[in-house]
Amino acid sequence: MARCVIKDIVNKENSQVSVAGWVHAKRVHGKITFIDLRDASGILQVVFTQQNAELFKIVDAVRPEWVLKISGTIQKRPEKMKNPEIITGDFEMIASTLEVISKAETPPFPIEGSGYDVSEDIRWKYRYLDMRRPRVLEILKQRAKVKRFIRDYLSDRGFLEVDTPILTKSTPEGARDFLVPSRLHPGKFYALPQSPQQYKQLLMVGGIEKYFQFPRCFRDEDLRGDRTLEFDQLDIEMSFVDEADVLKLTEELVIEVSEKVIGKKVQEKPFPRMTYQEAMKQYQSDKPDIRKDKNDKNTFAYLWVTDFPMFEKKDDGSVGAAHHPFTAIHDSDLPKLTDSAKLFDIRARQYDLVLNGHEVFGGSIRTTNPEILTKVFNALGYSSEEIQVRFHHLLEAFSYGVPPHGGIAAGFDRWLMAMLAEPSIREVIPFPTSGSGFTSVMEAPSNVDKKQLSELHIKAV
RNA sequence: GGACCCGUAGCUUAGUUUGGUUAAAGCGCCUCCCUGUCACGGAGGAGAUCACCGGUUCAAGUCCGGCCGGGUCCGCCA
Repeated sequence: MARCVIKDIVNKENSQVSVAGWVHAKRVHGKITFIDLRDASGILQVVFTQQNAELFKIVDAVRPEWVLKISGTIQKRPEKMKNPEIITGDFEMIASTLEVISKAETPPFPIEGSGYDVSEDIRWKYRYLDMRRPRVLEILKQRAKVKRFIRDYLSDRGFLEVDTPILTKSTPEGARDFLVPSRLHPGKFYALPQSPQQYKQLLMVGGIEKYFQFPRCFRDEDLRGDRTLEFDQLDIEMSFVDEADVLKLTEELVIEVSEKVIGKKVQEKPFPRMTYQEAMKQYQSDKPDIRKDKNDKNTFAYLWVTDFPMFEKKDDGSVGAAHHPFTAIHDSDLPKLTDSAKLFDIRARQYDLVLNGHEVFGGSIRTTNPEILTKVFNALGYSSEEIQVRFHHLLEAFSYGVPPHGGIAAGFDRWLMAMLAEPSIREVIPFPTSGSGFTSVMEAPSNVDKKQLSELHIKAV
């Protein structure tokens, strides 16, 4: 008999069906035994009685987390015995046959419950067991649902989903790169992308006009509750736009996701906006939490923060880019570019979207004018040689006809964490890494064969 | 790179302040009883090199040093 997924048994009253899944719980009452069988769609109570003595003997040996195939008749439960906690709670199966597909060791931690009280190292080591708990499965479902919605939403509006490389070029400015040694080119390295920033700008030169992607990004920096080594972005770039266009698109998308997909309320629409200056003055933060009720998990407080400073003073006193050098600056601040006393007053056309105090999106209009770019590079102290080495590919591309463009990117995992009110980014990542950077289940980084090292022209330590 | 907290049975924790016989509990696990439970219930039982290495001491889960692992924060994250 073909397998019926558990949530569909509600339409199978009085018919004979077959279900398969894991033993979620077993309750033995002498002459009657209940098994809660769990599959990806839900949980079903299966009843075994002594009327089928042979089957009753078989079920005696069954333990939690065994994989079973059970067939039987779906019946409506007596009124007093319904269970509103599960989707099949008005029904139960009277078992007629049982096949043990796979026995199971006792799990190292309870599958039942939220799992928040189990230490993370053991949850990630056995993440494949941890995700059997309905709470984690629900997060994975929500993650997929949001991604799918955004894909459809942007595709329907003429955006092209384009994949950019994972093996790319090191960019020493910014976060520390993950490096990949080249076998074919001794002593040279690829880097994993920190973001597809330059590629998406090249796509604009390439005439794509409206681009999006969910790129995997990598940053070799210390981890935090809302930061991890690899993460997904929602990356968007558009040609022939200004701030208003990017903010409008983002805001409409974010409202749809928050209200329609996640099903929560948005505190204020349209999203309030404040400049970086105002945020710092009023909240001493560039990502203020403006929730009226911080205990209300059903309302999202989004806030645009705009006009970030273009430059910042680094520890050694030198001038650094607060974001990246291709961020455009306000026209009225252009004269300050050549006045070193006023550099730190220059406002970038940079905007962040803040949700409940988390920076969830960030973007800007880009500078495409070579004269202004040169002045920005000069302000950052780059020599002409450095400019050529680091950015020639983008500058050369711009020389072949570049549309004005701008865009935005979300830290997708962090946004999801904030929307689902999860306590850490690791809860919304299928296979998260620990705080010291060990991966789930597989426990990388690990040692490798000497042969592998020598092929990569690396000496063993 | 720095600060703080944590590591005791499969899981979650108590015990560490003030060193002292056989390390305690709940859940889980095993055995038995139980026909309507749904985290079923009842009775009994097994289960711990107290993360690891070293030091102090007659004696260390407890004090000291180191180290590994987990968490939070600062630095860092253009």
